[in-house]
Amino acid sequence: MTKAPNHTKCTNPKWEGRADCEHCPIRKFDIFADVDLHKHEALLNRIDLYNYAKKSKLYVEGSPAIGMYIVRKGLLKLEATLDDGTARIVRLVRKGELAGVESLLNNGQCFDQTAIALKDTEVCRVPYEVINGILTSDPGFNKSVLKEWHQQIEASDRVLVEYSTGTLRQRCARVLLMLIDEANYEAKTGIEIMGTEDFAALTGVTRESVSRVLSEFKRKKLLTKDGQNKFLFNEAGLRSIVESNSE
Amino acid sequence: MTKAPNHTKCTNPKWEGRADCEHCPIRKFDIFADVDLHKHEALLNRIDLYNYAKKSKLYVEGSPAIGMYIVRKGLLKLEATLDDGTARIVRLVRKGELAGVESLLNNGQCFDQTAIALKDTEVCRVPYEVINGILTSDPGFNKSVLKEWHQQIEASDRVLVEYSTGTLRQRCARVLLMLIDEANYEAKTGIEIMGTEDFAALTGVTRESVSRVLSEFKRKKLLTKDGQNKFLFNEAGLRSIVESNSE
DNA sequence: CGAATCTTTGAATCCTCTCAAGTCTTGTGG
DNA sequence: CCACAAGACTTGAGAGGATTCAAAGATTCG
Repeated sequence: MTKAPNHTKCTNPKWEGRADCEHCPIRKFDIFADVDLHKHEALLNRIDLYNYAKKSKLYVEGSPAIGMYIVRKGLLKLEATLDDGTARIVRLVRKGELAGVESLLNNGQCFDQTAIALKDTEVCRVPYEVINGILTSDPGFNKSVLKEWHQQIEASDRVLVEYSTGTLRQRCARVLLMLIDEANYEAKTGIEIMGTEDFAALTGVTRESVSRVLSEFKRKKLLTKDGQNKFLFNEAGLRSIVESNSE
Repeated sequence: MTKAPNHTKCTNPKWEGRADCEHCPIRKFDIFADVDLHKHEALLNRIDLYNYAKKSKLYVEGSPAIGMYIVRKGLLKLEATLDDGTARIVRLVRKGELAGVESLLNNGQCFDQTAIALKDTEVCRVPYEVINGILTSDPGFNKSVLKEWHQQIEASDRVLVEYSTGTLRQRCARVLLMLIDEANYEAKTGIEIMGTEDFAALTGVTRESVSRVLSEFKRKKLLTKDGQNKFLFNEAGLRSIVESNSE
């Protein structure tokens, strides 16, 4: 309904320098886990580190896919714009995962979706030529690439099966549990939730319906306010929401 | 709710002989479009042609992924089983497309979903070693593989964006238009629709709701019965359903 | 032919949407 | 630094959809 002006420019990110793969804390979990850093030093030097503020766009659907992004910290959404102008989130990209894999297909490829940061997000920008270069000189790297693509398919399926199936209460609880999972990994006691609009685009309902469910969760003390958009959570309670009604 | 006994065995398909890639009418549209048939003759000889009757299972979620399937004729669904025993279709696999791509990851991989024929379906069964063999001796084949994986992601996104978004009327109309598209390609005047259960697993609603919408379409002459599960269609009318309410 | 399965339809209930107003936040300029 | 405007979130009420439970037609298959 609110016809969004979707072809706005991408926000300029903050450049944080060249990537330092050798000392990267998440490298062993990502696509470069098995590559020989010294052998490909020249190529890996072309990777830059950027910081995208919450709500800023990394790339826009239909623009030339000149490279892909590895999320080091934060959270991205990939959203498709529908014919009527509304958006639907088709995948979330978490730490260690990739956005814009379609850039690997060939040089003329365009991005399939628009990528937007849901939190302040740190990414490595990997030009097409880097992956392609490693691939040609190191055929075994192929397996790593496929593993990442497989992860993309799993992320898509998760949106469908977990966030778009069941009652709205269940879907919202599953989204929150995903955020809680991330927080637990980082030993944080609270989660930073996305706006109702994003919640809606992920679960396939209206903003108002999401707001009602989240209000209900707050009333039931499943969520407790702890700053702007920050909440303490009752993990067991949310888990029981997911399990209820499913028998 | 109806807890399906999901680990039933796969149906035995009808073996139709060795694949004859050289004379295959759809090869130029699939993963082998660019391979040198003579160079890889020994490997390609390991591909068998099978015919799976409607409703039969090609493979089951969690079983060892020893190879993948190319659809030559017909239609497959890939469905994930949810915690409560219900199924949700995460992808449809059409002519020229692949099922079971996860088998390429490594030898111990298991299938992520269960593959079932929605129509009588002819497939080529391609063992893991065939793709892997071509990949090692022919690095350029890599691009073809990625193209197929990209197609898988698109198919997943289509289920989410087209079949699980909008009013139920719109979703059902979009499923029908997809079937019509297939029929038009083959110059057929009618479509063979899937059962209400599958329609429901694809659109994320109940069987009854689907039945009501399809009955409405029949009353409005958007569909006209033409045999068992076969219907003549009013393409323009269905298209206007998709466009309605979306402004 | 008859049993099992699938589909259709009805009626009541529950859920989500829409429209609308009111509240809270955020960001900007004086 | 405050005030104001724009945007985001909450809440209510009524309408429209989808679900559930139930029962009656169709189909399919042995």
